[in-house]
Amino acid sequence: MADVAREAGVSQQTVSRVANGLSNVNEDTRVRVQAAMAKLGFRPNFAGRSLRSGQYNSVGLCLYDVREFGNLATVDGILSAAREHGYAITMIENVDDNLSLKDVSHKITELPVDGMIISMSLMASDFDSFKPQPGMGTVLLSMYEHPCCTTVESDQYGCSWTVVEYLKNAGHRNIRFVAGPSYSIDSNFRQKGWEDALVHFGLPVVQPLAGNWLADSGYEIGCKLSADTEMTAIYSANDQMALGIIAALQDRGIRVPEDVSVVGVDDSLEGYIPHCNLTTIRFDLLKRGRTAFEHALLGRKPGYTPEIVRIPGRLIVRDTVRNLH
Amino acid sequence: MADVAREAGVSQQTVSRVANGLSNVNEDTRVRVQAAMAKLGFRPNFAGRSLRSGQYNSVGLCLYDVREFGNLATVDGILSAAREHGYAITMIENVDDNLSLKDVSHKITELPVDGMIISMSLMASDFDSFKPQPGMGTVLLSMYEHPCCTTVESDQYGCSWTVVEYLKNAGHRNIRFVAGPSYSIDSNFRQKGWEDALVHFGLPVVQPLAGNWLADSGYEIGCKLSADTEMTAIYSANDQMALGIIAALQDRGIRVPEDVSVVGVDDSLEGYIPHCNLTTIRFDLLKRGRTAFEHALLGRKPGYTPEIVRIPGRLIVRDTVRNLH
DNA sequence: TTGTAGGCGTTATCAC
DNA sequence: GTGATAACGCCTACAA
Repeated sequence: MADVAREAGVSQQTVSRVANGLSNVNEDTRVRVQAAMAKLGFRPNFAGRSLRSGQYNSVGLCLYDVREFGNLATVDGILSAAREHGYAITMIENVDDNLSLKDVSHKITELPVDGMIISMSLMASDFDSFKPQPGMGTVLLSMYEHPCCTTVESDQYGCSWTVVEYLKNAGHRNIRFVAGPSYSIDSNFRQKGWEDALVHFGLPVVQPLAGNWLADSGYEIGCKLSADTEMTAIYSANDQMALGIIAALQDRGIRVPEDVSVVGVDDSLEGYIPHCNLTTIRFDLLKRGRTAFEHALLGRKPGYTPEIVRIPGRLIVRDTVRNLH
Repeated sequence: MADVAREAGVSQQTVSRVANGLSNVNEDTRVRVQAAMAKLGFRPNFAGRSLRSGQYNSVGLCLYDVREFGNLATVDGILSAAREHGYAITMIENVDDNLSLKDVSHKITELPVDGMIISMSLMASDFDSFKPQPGMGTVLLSMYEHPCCTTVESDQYGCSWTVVEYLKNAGHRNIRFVAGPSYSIDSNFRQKGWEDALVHFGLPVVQPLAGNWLADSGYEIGCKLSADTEMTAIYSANDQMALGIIAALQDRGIRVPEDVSVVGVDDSLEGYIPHCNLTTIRFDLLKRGRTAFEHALLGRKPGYTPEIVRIPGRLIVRDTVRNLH
């Protein structure tokens, strides 16, 4: 900036005014300064600006696993909300299973950020006792509620109620659940929702089998389930396993949905397989990201009180459920 | 930092030494300072540090579309390389189709970054004339070569040679190609590679049909292709369309691979469908990201000369190709 | 309209 | 081993 000032024969302050588009600059001077800027390839220095303003215009993001379903679209939502606010996203990887929320939060605090969004797929050891950095809007992507931080998550519990109620209304009474891995928080909440809904509607609860999210594990479970002559519907904790289950049933001569209905979660197969006809739950993951970002910004303000945001899923009705009435 | 100094009864300089773990500090003093730090919740200020050092320890990233296949795993690779170097990633969204490389590069330069990685899915209008910011390692994720910037990309051209040569060796002569959308650079390079390889091996070239990457468009194309009695193999520009093609052929009584062999690209179906048996090309997308990051760092150094990095794909042999010999 | 002074938080350098 | 000083680039406040 000093160089530009010298080149244009003005003070640094005038250069600063031009750089920020302030109005109180003579038109001739402005042109001269802009010429000097262009000539020297001037770009305002981020550190100087931030040091002065105390702001970074960026929000930190730490995801436990970028590849996990849902995180991708969430990043998309965060980025788009950030762009609208003139913000960037500063991202770091968390590979350490044992890292506490405090550690992660400290790491992010050392980056140029005004707030942070943290997703920890496993339960952090210090989840409940964690205190966010003062003045830092801190948002957790989590189904667990937190005393001091806003938590945002797709409603992994409510989606099961939606499914069970839909199946019950279609006349189903024996509704099996196929779970994901036992360490998965999402799977656990989906299972709890299924169980609670069954109990609420007075339907029988049978201990669920668990897979590993992948289609092949769904196939294996489908083979086992095919022996069950009571069930009329299967609710799978994700779409991939649902696909495997359907294949296994069909290989055994059990028709879907004529003999058994199947419902998945995520709506992750569209475009991947031809004539995708799986009834499933779709979450608004863009909104998940956008909401998290908005709260990370709001959270800086003094009067802010943390919220619990659960973004509902929508049932996408396709052809894998039969109405028994 | 001044507060910590006062609390511990030492100078700021000593606090700085402790914060940076320098050795020339008395053990007693160190303990006292650390206690003060903990008490006041001291975190070093990013802006101050950067202003001093002229470094940010972050690399800028601008992807045209995070959701595009390959970008996700690439982000993963970039993040993991970044973490190993103690770097963060500063990300912005680019939604503007008409944005020039210069515009994007300027935007990123205003962020706290020491280098940048840019992916523009469409051809930038100023691609060839673009000059990177001096002192900024600038890496383009692109199949097009650039005079001044390192370009990194999965080898979208070579993968087709691999496929064609493999099919030729299995005795196939009539090998159709199914393209993606015409604006897709990846699809164009895959097609060019297929064509060049066919010509090289003296095999007949038939004008390819184009889909939209999705499985259903593959199904439609499969229906049309099923009329072709000459072909013994189909090479699809991605796996989803390949799946649609296979479904269409089978619906018409054409067996895969007994009657027609099918090969895809991306290896994107594993886990998504049960008993995935599609022969395909797998790219090392983590490496794509890691390499891009490494070069963005190296590119800052004065002696650095830009490189053209093409990361080869690997043929994943499964069951959808028949050996005609 | 333009210029000057000062300070944001950090650390390199030199003096003690 | 520790402290004082200055400087990184920018912008607010004030003076001219």
